[in-house]
Amino acid sequence: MNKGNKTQYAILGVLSIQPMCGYEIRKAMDTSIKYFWQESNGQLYPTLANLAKNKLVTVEKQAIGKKNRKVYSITTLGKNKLKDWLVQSTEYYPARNELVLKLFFGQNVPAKVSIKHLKKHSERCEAALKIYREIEAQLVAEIKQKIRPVYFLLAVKAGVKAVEAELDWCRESITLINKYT
Amino acid sequence: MNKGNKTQYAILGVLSIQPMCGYEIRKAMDTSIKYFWQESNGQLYPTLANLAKNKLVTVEKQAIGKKNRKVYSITTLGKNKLKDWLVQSTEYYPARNELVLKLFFGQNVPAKVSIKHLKKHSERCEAALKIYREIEAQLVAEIKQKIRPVYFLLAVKAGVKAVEAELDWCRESITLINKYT
DNA sequence: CATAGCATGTAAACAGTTACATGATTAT
DNA sequence: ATAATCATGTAACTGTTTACATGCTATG
Repeated sequence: MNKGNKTQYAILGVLSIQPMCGYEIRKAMDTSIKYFWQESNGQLYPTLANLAKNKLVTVEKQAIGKKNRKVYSITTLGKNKLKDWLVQSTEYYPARNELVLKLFFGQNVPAKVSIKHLKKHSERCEAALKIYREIEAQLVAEIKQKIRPVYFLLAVKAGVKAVEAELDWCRESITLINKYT
Repeated sequence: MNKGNKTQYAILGVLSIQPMCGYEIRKAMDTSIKYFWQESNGQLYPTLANLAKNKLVTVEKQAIGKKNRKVYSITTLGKNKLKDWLVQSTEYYPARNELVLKLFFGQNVPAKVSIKHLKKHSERCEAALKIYREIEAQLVAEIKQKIRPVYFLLAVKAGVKAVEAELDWCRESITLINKYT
């Protein structure tokens, strides 16, 4: 009961920003949040229905022509549930990392294989960093003008720092492999 | 077919170091590998049985008194399967991060809540860093004496770099919250 | 003699993705 | 016309954890 079903909190959190329909929640998650949280449709819609059943959100059906949207709004009950989760401290599980796992077993393949993985990962990190930096600059400007709360920036900065560290690690690792194989 | 069932590769990888029984694989995973890869018993034993069925490992039953161990060894077929996976490039999925998700929704709770989370996370990172640094020092010494291949060090360094970056992020984030709330 | 560690495993529940199904609307 | 986007959802599958079940052996 303490864990699991974090999907509901991710949804409640998104709805705490503004009321949205399922599709919009999906989009919101596929843009900003996707760098640190992902949900699939197969999770989203059933969870949304469940939240409504438990009165944590309300549903308002909007019919534009024959197009049917369901706009979800967070209720007071939902906000309290979200807050309860927000104040709870998180547990720290180091995440699975397939690249590190592969490198760990690197003695089974030629050194160039591991170096290739590291170079490819560097490229991915550079690309991600570029995107993060753009979002970061945008957010900094908006925070200074008091349009945005600072919290979105923290999330982006987490990405920036993580990717910078990975780039650093890739460079060092290539040097180490070249030195010790 | 391209993805999934990475458990088998983690096991094959561990067995590429030396033959072990299930319990020892478990222990090996619960020590070194756990920082970037975790497996539970519910995954380990059925996968091990499956690897044996597919001739990727062999089983040798050792009876010490009434205590029964099954010692698993990787076969040539298993080594090839492992190598095939090792040379394949990994996909880059940013991992889920509950702490960042919580901070992202920080405007729903007082600033001190988010700061508390960040301080607690700093402490966890400091503790992890201490452990990583000890392992790192040990490995560096062993690599210089050519006892160990360099690849274990890379994995530890990934942890060191990641945790250092998180510490940095925690410090900056606290400053930002204090400044902009 | 009790507890921790060695040793193997299973069943049920839960988490999560993928692929599919359906249909309207807008832009090219 | 047709492709992209809006919009909602389900079913089947896979992955993963948790909790349990069993029993031996060494140590304090």
